[in-house]
Amino acid sequence: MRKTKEDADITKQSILDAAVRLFSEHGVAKTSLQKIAQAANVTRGAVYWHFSSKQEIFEALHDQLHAPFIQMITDGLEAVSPNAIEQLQNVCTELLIDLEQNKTKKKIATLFLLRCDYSDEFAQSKDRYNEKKKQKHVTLSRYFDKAIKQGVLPENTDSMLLTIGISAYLRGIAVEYLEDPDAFSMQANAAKLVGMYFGKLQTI
Amino acid sequence: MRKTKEDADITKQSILDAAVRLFSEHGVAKTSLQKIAQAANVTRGAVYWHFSSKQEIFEALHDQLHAPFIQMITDGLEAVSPNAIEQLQNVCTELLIDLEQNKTKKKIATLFLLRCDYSDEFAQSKDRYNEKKKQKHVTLSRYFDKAIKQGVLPENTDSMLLTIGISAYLRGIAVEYLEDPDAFSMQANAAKLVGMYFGKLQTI
DNA sequence: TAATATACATACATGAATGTATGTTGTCAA
DNA sequence: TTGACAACATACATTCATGTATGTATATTA
Repeated sequence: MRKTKEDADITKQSILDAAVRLFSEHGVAKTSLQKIAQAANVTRGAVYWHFSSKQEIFEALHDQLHAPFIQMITDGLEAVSPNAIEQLQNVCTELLIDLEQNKTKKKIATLFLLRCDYSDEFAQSKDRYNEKKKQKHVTLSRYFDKAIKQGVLPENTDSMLLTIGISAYLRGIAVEYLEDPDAFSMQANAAKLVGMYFGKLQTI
Repeated sequence: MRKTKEDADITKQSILDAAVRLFSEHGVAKTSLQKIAQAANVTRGAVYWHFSSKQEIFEALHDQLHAPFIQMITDGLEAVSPNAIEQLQNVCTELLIDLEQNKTKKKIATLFLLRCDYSDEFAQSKDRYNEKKKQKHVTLSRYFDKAIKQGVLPENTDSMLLTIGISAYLRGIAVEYLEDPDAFSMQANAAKLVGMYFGKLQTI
């Protein structure tokens, strides 16, 4: 029965993989450790060996998946560019289109945007989540500041508000899309939607 | 024990009231019929008499609370005004500020935006929800058409995209606010946030 | 190579939630 | 005024999920 360390890691990962699938399909609350174990072809014993509870699985997934998701944004903003706003537009657009084309990311986004709530036991996860969100906001607002220095945005721009706005907008688009993927196509509309936010409303 | 019809209606409503509170505080999934009954000062027997399951309670709330919420938007758009866009901005702004000031609406919005997911048994509720959303979209896009006729928006405006955009934006702002109400004040920022979407980005 | 710890599987005990069945009492209609 | 039914309360049976305790075989280490 006893496996090597590598085997154990594979087991652990397969448990996490099963969890993502079940969480995003049936919701976090409705998914029991029993079902996760079954889907991963192990017993609950194995699950309890690697994780102490469902929350711990949830948090592991949060770290493994959600953080890189945020990272993707910040990474995109590292690259140098003469027009910061144009660059940001592209990053946002790609992010949204990716949501449609990358099945894995779609599942992850569905899980964290639609299939979980952070009340009760998950309140602690929420704190960590809010922390990451703050970091994201700081990064984004610095980016708007950069745009101001480049002269792409006017001096008196409220970068904090722009940050809140773009975060909300992207999240809203993602949520509305994931909730009903047939409602509209990202491939066809993401660029326009993003463009609209960036001040082109009147001229589209 | 047996009550009059009016008493029964009061009981039913108190069950619904308790459900809203518990759902929004602890999430739909984590709230048992037992706890709802307790909070409403009745037994599970009463709950099962009025509702056949938790889903039925959820759907009753959905009709009673979520629909009027959407209605509030469409109502606001009925009034005549020379500038449709300006009017829409006001409606959106008021909607957001209301979210901060009206505790009841705050609870309702929290419940339906953050504390439930529409997977599994609730999939049927989702269908009805999507249906209402489509109606809202139709109303909104007609409104943009009106703005185009008024000359407030250019002829070639894609009202469908604008509709998707504003829906997503409002929802995003609401969700981000409800998730962490201390992050920013609606009273102070709602008008600016809404204004940003309507093409004022460059000049704020 | 014996001892130990690892990586699980199995078994058990418990509690919570659900659904239903069956009581109980007051109300209203005939 | 009495019977039937409405509006519950109470009791019961069952399922399910959780957590823990224990077993077990195999790497790993001394």
